[in-house]
Amino acid sequence: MHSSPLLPSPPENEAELLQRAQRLAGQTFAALAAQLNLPIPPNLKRDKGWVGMLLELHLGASAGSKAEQDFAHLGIELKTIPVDAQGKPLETTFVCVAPLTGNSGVTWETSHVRHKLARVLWIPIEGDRGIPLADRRVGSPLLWHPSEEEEQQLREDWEELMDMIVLGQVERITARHGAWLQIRPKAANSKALTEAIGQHGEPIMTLPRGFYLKKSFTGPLLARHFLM
DNA sequence: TTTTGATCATAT
DNA sequence: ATATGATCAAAA
Repeated sequence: MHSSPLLPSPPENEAELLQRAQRLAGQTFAALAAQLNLPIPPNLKRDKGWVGMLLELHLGASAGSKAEQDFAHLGIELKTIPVDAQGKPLETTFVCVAPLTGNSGVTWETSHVRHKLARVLWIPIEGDRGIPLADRRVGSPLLWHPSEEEEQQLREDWEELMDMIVLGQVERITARHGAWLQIRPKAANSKALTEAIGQHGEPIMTLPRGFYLKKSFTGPLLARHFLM
């Protein structure tokens, strides 16, 4: 037996999306799950993307989607971000997979990172593990786009990291590189491998990586929102 | 306590 | 294996 939840259709425009997001603010995960007849996992250990999917469903994002923005017709990407009681991020934010091959001619202007971060609807969520998942609440949404200064720094980080990838130094990249963007593993486990460029230009197999936004970037971004 | 590297589920 | 959604947890 399965339920027949009433799923929201994609929002017609930006105002409708924001209205829906603001309507979710203050609600508990239990309440949102109940509205869709979804079971609540005991914790996020084996359901790390559960909250993100829950909000996607409520906002009418294309579930199980392709490599695109969540609301492609609006040019908006949805990101849930776990925060503590002070509103500070508890985790970094995954942006997209880092391309390790086929990068000749790729520029910041055409990069997936720039596209994904062009417009982001940030939705803070309570992430304190001391709060039962069902009791955690959704915060107030923030529709953001990078300022010229922000984009410039993101671009510098991206270019530094992509240079290392293209020059066959992917295995020398650590999470310490980049001011706001970092590259870290993004894989099922440490045995998963993907093709990359070795230090002598030869093909090598290495751990898949992803671009992430550091907390030192998202923290102030959210703080401006809540202090205003 | 914070950060970095590792990992989990699902769909294609 | 790659894409989506991320958080976990060992190490610093």
